[in-house]
Formats: sequence, C-alpha cells, structure tokens
Amino acid sequence: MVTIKDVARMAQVSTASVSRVLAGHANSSDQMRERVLAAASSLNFRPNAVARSLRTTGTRTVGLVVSDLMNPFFTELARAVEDTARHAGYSVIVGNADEDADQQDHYVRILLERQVDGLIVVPTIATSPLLREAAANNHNLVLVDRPAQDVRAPIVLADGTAAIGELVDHLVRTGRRDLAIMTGRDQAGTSRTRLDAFRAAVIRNGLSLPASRIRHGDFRAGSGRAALAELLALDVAPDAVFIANGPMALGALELLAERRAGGEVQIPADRARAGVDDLAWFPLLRPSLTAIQQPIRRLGERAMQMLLARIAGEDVPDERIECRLVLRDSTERRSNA
Amino acid sequence: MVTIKDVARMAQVSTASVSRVLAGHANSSDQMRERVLAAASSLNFRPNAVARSLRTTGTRTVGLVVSDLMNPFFTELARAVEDTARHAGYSVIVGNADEDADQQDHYVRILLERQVDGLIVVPTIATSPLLREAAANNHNLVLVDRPAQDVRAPIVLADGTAAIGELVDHLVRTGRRDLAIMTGRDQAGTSRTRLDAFRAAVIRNGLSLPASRIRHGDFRAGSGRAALAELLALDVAPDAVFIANGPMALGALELLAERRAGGEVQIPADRARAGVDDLAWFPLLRPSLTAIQQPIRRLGERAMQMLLARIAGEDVPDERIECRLVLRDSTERRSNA
DNA sequence: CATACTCATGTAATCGATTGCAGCAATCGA
DNA sequence: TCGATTGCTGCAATCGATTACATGAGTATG
Repeated sequence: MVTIKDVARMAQVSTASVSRVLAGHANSSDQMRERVLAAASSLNFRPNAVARSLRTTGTRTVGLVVSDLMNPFFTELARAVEDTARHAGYSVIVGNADEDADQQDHYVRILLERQVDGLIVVPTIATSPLLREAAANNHNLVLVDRPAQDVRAPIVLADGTAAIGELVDHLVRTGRRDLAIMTGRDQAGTSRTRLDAFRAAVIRNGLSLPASRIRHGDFRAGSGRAALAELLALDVAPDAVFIANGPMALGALELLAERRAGGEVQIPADRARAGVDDLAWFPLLRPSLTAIQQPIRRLGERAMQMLLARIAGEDVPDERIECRLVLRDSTERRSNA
Repeated sequence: MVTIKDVARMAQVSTASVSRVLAGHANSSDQMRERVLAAASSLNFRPNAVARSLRTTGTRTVGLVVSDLMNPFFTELARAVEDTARHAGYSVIVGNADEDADQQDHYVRILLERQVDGLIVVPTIATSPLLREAAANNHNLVLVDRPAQDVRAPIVLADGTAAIGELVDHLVRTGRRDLAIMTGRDQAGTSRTRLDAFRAAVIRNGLSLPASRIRHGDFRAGSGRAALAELLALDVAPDAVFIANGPMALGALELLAERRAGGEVQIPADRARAGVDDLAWFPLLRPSLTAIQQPIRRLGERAMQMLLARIAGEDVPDERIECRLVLRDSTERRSNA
C-alpha cells in the first residue's frame, strides 16, 4: 500500500506538506504543489480513509437500517437516501433488519462501532433499548416511516389518514358495505395508525368493523395470502379488502390468481381491493389496482436532509408527508349497484 | 466517547489487558477478566472499529456496486450478498452506479479508500480502467452478471443460452414465426450474450432475425416502452417479443395495458411475450407472463463466497449458473394454429 | 536449592493521516 | 539596518486499538 510517506519521500518534502497540498488546505508554493501532485499521481496514491477518520473523527458515512430490503418500498427509500447522501458527499451503509429486532440491533451496533456520522432507521419494532441509548448519547439519529417509543429522535412519517378516509368514502359511495382490512403486527407503528384511520373512516360512514374483518399479518407476502384465505372463508365474506402493505398485497393477489385459474372459487368480479404502496405493476393488473401512494422519495430525501442538519448541529422538528389516493379499476362502482 | 483507556483506568489495568480480554485472546486471570468486563459494561464501552481497522488492516467490510438498485434483480442480488456476508461476519456497503460509468468509478474509488476487504461489482460498462487497476493491484475483486474486458477477476455469470434456446423452440413449435428481441446497450455484456443466444436459436429453427426486429434499450422501463412502440409500428409486426430485462418488460407492458384500455390498438391476444428476470408479479398478469428465471440468489451467494475465498488467499475459477425457463400463459399455443 | 520455564500483565511502538506549534526566510516599515 | 510581520515548511503529537517484547512472579525439574 502506498502511503502519504511514500509520496513525501518521492517529492522530497514532509508528510505534513503532502497532506496540506492534497487537502487543498493552506497556502503552499506552486513548486511544492506541483511536486507533490506529480509524486502522488505517479505513485497512484489513494488516501486511507480509515486513518483519516481516526484522526478527524468523521467518516462521511451514514448508516441506513431498513426492515426489509426486498420490499420495493424500502428499496426506493434506500435509493432516495443514497442519492441525497451522495450529493452531500456521504456514503451509505445499508443494513437489512429483515423484520427482526435482533438483526436490527446487530446492525445498529455495527454501524455505531464503524463510527458512522449518523443513522437512519426504520424501526422494526416499536421499542429498542439500543436505539434509545444511541439517541440519548446524542448520536445523530433519524427515524423513518415507523415511530419508536421512548427514542428521542426526529422522525419523518407518511400520513395516510386522509387518503385512507377518502378511500373508505369512495368504497362506501360505490356500494360496498362489508369492508375488511389486512394490516401488520400490532407493535409496528404503521399497522396501528392505518388500522385506526381505517376504522375511524368506516365508523364515520355509519358502518362497523367487526374483529373478524381485521387481520394481522407480518408485512410479508405469505401472511397476506393466509389472511385473505381467512377472510374469504367467513360466513359473510367482505366485499372490499384494504391491504396495508405491498408484499402482503402480492400474497393476496397470488391466492386470488390461483383460485381464479383453478376455478375452485369464483371471486366475484365486483369485489374491491386496494393496497398501500403503489407498486409499479399495479396498473398492469386486471382490474388495475387502486392504491394509496406513499411519498417514498420525499420520505428518503427528507430523512437524509434532516440527518445532515442534525450532523451540522441543528435542531430539526418531526415531519409528516401526505399520502395520495390513486383510484383504479379494482374499486370501480359495483356492477349491480 | 469512551475508549479502551477509560476502561483500563476504571478496571485499574493496562489497555493491553483490556484489549486482550475483550478479544478473548490469550490467557488472563479470572479476576482480571471480571474486572475488565465489569468496567466495560458499566461504561457502556463500544470499541472503535476505525481504530481497530487502522491497526489490523482489515475492515470486515466488503463493497457491492450494482448498476441499478431499483431493479428487483439487483435488489435480490444485494440481499443474497448481504445475507452471505453477514453470516461470515462481514458488512456490506452498497453503491448504486445507476447505469453510469462515472458513478461506478466514484463508488469503486470511495470503497477502495475505505479499505474494504473486497469488492463485488456488476460492471455498468464493459471496460473500466479503475477496475482493471484495482484488479491488477491485487485487491480482492469479483464480478457478477456482466463480464468486463481486461479486468483480471473471477466472475459469476447466469447462463441463459440453453433457456433462451428452449424458449425460442417453444415459440416456434406453437406457431410463431416473426420473433423479435428487445435487449440492452451493445456494450453491456449481458445484452450481447442474450442477443447471440436468441439469434442462434432463431436461425437453428430455420427462421431469420432481421435488424428491424432487434431493438436496443438501456435496461430501463422507458426504453422498453419506446422499443415496443417501434416494433408494433413495423409493417409486419412481430408475433412474439423477447424482452431481455425486467424493467424494460415493465415499460413494454405499460404501453400494452394503455393501448388495450384506450382501445386505440387492439393487441392480438395471441401475441406472445416473454421476459428475462422472473418477477414476483409476472404470474398475476393476464395472460401470466412466461419468463426466464435467473438464479439470482445463487448468483449473490456464490459471488460473496468467491470473494471470501479470495480474501482468504485462495484462487477461484469463474462460475456459470444455468437459468431456467418458466412457461406461462403468454406463450400458449396461438388460437388459430 | 538453583535453573528453567510458564503464565499473566505492563510498556511502548505501530497503523496512516492531520494539525498545532515552531522555525526559518523573505519582505516591509521606520 | 533592525525588529516585526507574513508566508511557507517541517517536527512531532495525536486519534484508539492491537501486539511484540519485556518483566516479574510462580512453578516445575534435576
């Protein structure tokens, strides 16, 4: 490995001068600059960021811990964070918690040891001692998408309350009466929020939401499939299902496609369904799928910007970005209404 | 920040002893061990990985540079690499080259400066001086999915030749004659390979593949849409289209869905289409989409395993993993055949 | 009992870059 | 001409952990 020392020797100057020239720092003579730059490039010198970080305490690196990398929602989030970080001269280390609390802690710990300048976390569960501690030791921390109790850190959330309300209104207006919801585990912050918003809207419309029509999954495809099967097996099957996350919608749709193909169960064409997370392929389905579109890019951008502000020592308030309802064929007026 | 010195002071021992105990290294007395551990945990000591790396030259970190993080193919690849790395005690820094050569180099440079123990790259373009140099300076490098000229590094590839051959055979057997292909830029390694395999199979079947039925996109959705529009505008529109990557398939399908909905153009129901990259939602479409399934997980696992072997100083040969053809409705026998 | 050997622990050098401080030369003002 | 100021450069400490080597106590062997 070629170090600053080698460059200094070749250029016949001190390591201090090399460092200064390369950092474009103080004033150094043209002759000096030339010789150093020539030596550096001829030796193909590449500064050791590890050594620099040790001295300067600052890694120009931030950590991002998401709860499920395979979920397109988080992919896009990661992408937005990464873009914003790069423009600010930062790199991103991504950790995948896989909806597992231990794995989340594993990554938070590693990232802290790596001395990241800041941390963006999508909390897998609503509470984590490690996160609380990190926040308390005033590490720079920003939460995204899901709240975490007792963790004193700014957070940026997608607010789906209004959009969910609109959706329910629309469903009722087009003749549905037996609405159902499929959401995540009760601990996950978003699950509860979405459920609450949905229930409130249902009641506001003079309908009720019995426990049998509330299904809790784990935000994975498999659980969406299972939940739909349960809903279809009810005495009075719902005539509209709201699925509170993308992968679960995928699972449910798979089941639907299979039953349809096998002819086992005829799914009435007028049964409505809608998902959160507007995925790229929703419009391709027949019927195309109504969805609540989350402001994912903005979420990621703002999270990173908030983190940069924290790193700069500023105080930042929480943020809340509105979701948007995208009506498509799957919630069209029912044929016999 | 609490350092090893603080722990040493509190436990009334030397820093060397603290280091030894925490590393579980040599033999130390029970009393010693106890005191150190007590001090460490009461101070909430977290070792500084930057300092350790500087001393030991080894970061337990590898870099992964992919060409498009939003493409589910690379998401899954990243996931597989990450899983494998974690089990081996490594972290992964992901860089997104965004199909841009400069950005690829940017990340490779940063990762090298960060002293990653190894690097996995999906080359955005077929040639990169920086990569060649890294390989030459015997940094640990493994390529995935796309070859790069002059870069002396082991590579793991998905081999679609056989599967593409099967696909073409099947199309011809079910009555298609005017086959078309939509692939990526000519420089990208995979583009050429897939095109060659396709052309060879077409010719083997006694048909021809005129230039007008070969479309080059950029592996993004927009270009897939445009390419399909061109194909449909031909005097003799193809009766089967093979789309050599997932996002481009998405774009093409969007166009199809719109035209179908708008009634502008009737897309004959018996026109076949097939994509590479079996995506989770292909089975949900009507007709469900035939695809060539790539061994993505294995690709990622093997790449990481090969990298680990290189880090351990072993020599590793190139690898080639077979793709699998998944027949679905979109290539069913044409109605009038 | 003396010598050798083992084992636990401390001392201090080290990794590569940055940076406060000091030294030296050139320039300036009086 | 001399002291002061400014500008450029080098010396050496420093960041936090690891580790070769030294040291000293305790134990075994002849």
